[in-house]
Amino acid sequence: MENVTIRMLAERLQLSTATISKALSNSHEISEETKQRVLALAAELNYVPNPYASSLRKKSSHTIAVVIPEVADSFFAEAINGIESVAQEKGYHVLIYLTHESFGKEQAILKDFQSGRVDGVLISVTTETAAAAHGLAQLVKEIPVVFFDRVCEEVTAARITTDDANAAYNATTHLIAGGCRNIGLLSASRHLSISNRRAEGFRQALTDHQLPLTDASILYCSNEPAETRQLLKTALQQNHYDGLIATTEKLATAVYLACEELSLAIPGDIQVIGFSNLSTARFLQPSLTTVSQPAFDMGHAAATVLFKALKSSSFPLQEQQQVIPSSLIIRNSTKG
Amino acid sequence: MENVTIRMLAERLQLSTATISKALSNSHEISEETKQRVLALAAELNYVPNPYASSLRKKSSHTIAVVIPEVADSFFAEAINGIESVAQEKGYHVLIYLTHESFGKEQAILKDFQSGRVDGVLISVTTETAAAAHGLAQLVKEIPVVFFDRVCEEVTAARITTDDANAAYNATTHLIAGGCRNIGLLSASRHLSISNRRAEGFRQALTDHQLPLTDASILYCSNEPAETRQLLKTALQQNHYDGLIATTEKLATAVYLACEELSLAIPGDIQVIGFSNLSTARFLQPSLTTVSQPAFDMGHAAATVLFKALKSSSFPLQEQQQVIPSSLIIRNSTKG
DNA sequence: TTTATTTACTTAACCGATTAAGTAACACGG
DNA sequence: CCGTGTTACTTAATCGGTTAAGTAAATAAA
Repeated sequence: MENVTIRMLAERLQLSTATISKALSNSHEISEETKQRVLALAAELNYVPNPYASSLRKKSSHTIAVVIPEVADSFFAEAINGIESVAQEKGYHVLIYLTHESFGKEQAILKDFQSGRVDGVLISVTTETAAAAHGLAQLVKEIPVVFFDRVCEEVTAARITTDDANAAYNATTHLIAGGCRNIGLLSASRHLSISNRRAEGFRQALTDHQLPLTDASILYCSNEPAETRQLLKTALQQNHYDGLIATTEKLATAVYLACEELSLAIPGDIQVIGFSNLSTARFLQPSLTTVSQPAFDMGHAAATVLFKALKSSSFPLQEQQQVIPSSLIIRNSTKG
Repeated sequence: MENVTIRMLAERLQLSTATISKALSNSHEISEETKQRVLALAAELNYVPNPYASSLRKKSSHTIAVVIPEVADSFFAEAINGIESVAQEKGYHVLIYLTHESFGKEQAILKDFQSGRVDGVLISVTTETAAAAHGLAQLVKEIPVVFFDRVCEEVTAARITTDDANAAYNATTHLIAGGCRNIGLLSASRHLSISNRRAEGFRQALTDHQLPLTDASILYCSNEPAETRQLLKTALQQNHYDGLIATTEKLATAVYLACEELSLAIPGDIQVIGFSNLSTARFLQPSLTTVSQPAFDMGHAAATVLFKALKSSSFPLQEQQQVIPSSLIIRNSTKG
């Protein structure tokens, strides 16, 4: 059985395709009786409109793109949940693109969006994405874009973030209160604005408590788990940290692994805080003190703002800046 | 600046749109020189073809759909990773649909696929999806579909699964070896074939070891966390299990929570095995003995099989059945 | 030299829906 | 009875590529 088209409905009912199209979109130009006949036949033949024909003509795809570094991370997974909940409600389709932290891949993906494939984009950039990311600045001019979590501060665009500096400040203060004097911050990137904000908060807290900031205070990790693991072990052996803040979920797990391998007791030898949304954080050995980001809410907020822009082109999307607070959840990996 | 179209290129170069189109697709009908001129101008003007125009004409979208119950689950997140790795390599786009375990949503999503929106579908059905899922049988006739993990055995289609019965059998045997005599199986669904396979393996293991199967042996849980929690607590208090097998990741976490609330020691009072791909399983308190499914590989295999069918319509997709083994990883939540 | 073939294009139809513009048929006010 | 609206349609153009069919010129074969 061939796909049912509007033309087939038209022939069966001895009407023009225009009439069918208008009847299906409930146009006032069409009589009630005709609408009923069209709807009935459409249901009978199980007519489903071809989305691409409609997209081509209307120049809108009813589709958005989500561009993220990875899915196997509870922050991003929950964020997708938030995004999808809004998209589903609005009847939009969601394309997923994973950059795997590669700036090159990100560029290629974004370039494709100039084709009109999607009506809007939600993005959390890679750890490699440089400040002067030309492709991003370009994209923002062409279609609605909302950055969430990992934003690009140099680009004027809508941004949904958490209070990264504050969160890091509070985490650091908590470690200091627990007796830490030699704290390390594990950062995922030198380029990432959220990494820099977290480093800022960290530095400020050290300063405010008259603790020194050394070269070893901030440790830039790799995207390669194996590399990070080696780096981490070496650093732990050389610097004898008594506190660590892992600024990503993967890094938090890496710390547990490294401590196990080096037989360092948490929180006895070293206290640990992780930026993480792991639902299992409370069941870890020891349970992990976390900075929990409102992942679902951030995804939800980002999508909500995007859809406002899609609905009304006069909506000042680029001015939208939301900061949704994270919370420090104290558990047994710290003594504070 | 308006979107660059093939017609604009044609006008600039004083050629027909047909020539441009053929030049861009490297047709042998076009001279080398003309191809170069077209490519050069396309690059200069940053031409990106409109995917919907091409989809409409070619009746193929270069897009696949992934339909899953949720993303915030490490099995599904890793499976998406596997799928995406293949899709990216082939230059395909990936639409994500979450059913949130609702059969109704699943039906609506699948119906939309009759529109030609996607060239193929990868699906893991909901816990509610009944055997006689009419929409699925219909869909399989219309476009290439591959089931992964949560398959629908009544529908003739490609299937990528794990050896669920075996895995459950081994898990049960492991508990018995550890001294358990009153084991409970936490199941997510009565309809799901993988749940039934796991229950089968469980029953077989009990039988083989002369252990009784009672009404309390298999506990059907809800999709509502709160309900499951209550159900679980009640069951734990009434039945005094000495071993539990949680057949989903969410259920494994729920067990840890319930045991904590009831002050049941794992593995002292009760031993626990979870079907889970949590990277943190080894760091849990106590570390969790898991049946680990090859999530990435399953996603990869499912996508690979799908693309074979997309490439060649003579590929016998419906006959493809792959069983990728799970592994039992023994940790401290069990004594065996 | 004439015919056949190849090369490098162009013309025009097409995919399926949308929509501006046009047109009968009928109603209604003056 | 005539002009003005209104209703309920139809016609045809359009979105941006793709492709079957056609053509003129150059080249090869007979």
